[in-house]
Amino acid sequence: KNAKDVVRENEVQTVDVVKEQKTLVEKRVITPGAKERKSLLNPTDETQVRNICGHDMKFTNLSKVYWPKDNVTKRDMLNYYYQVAPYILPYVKDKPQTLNRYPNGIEGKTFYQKDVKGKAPEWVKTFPYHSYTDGRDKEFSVITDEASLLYVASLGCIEINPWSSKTQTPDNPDWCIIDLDPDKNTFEQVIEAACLTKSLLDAIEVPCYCKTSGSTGLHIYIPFGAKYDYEQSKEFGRVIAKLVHAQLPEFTSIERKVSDRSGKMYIDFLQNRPQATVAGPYSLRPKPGAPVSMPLHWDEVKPGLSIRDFTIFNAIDRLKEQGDIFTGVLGEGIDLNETVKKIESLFGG
DNA sequence: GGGGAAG
DNA sequence: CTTCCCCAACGCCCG
DNA sequence: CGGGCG
Ligand SMILES: [Mn+2]
Ligand SMILES: [Mn+2]
Repeated sequence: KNAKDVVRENEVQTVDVVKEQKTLVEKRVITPGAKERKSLLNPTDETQVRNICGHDMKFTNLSKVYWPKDNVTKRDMLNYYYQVAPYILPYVKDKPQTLNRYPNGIEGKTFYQKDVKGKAPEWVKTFPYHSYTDGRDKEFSVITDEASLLYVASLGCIEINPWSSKTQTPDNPDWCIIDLDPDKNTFEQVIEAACLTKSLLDAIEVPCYCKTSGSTGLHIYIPFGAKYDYEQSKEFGRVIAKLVHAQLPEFTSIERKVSDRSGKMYIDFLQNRPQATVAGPYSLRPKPGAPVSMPLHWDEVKPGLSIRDFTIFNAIDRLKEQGDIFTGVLGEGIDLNETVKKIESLFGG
């Protein structure tokens, strides 16, 4: 049996299963605290102080234009993260952050910051680590609530880049990420690769959820429920990436070196390593249009889908209509032993 | 973006 | 008080 | 070891 046929057969089965479940499962998820939030910052004052979670927080440079082509300011960005906080927090709460800072907007100089030791307010939780680069003990910042989310945003972090694991179980990711990074590809090819990944995972009865990256690609998340370590997540990602690549060799690649990819889409599974990150769900991106990494229904992942359709201007409206459709990634993790057995029986290991 | 030194 | 300057990642992988 | 990579 070749892998494609196996996927086809199982596609039919799983489609039926999903249809039956749909009427039961399609209840809209209620996100606590998300109803009718007022705006956090007024449209005029350049500096404003707000008490959030008991902390007096000062927000500065609020009229600084972060997205010049779209005339979106730092104030707009902070108001967005305030509004989206109830939706984004379940995915970032208690996760150490890689800060990707744009203090002068998306066209200004940018830098990464991991260590916030002695720099963040004392109420911002941190996670200690040792840097082998310079032999010093340092601390990641951790988002724990609305205040710490807004704190990192106020530093110019347009993107929210959380670890896949929480401080409680730092070695055990909540999910495995398949990151589709197109190069000289059409977006239809990205969609095709995502749908093939979905079919393949359906065939081995592994749940998966898709979102736009907000940039050019798509992210597929598989719930791991902190049951395994990063090495296991990465190796599972590698197996899936190889299977997808084997079926779409014409336009995908799993080569790490860019020049070895010859313009093909990179199926990036290496973000499933300790401390590696991608922009989380509902994160803004430092790109023209002020796009948002937006969770999708699988039936939206088809030609016609456009990443630029999901932006700071409409993300909250979509959330109010649809609710949070990404909660599945927070569900119970897959059974890796069972899954590996299914892969072996269907695809010959 | 923020802190500290210099002007 | 304003202006200037400086600082703000990391670890794996491969040749 | 240095450079590429995301
Ligand atoms: Mn990507
Ligand atoms: Mn990537």
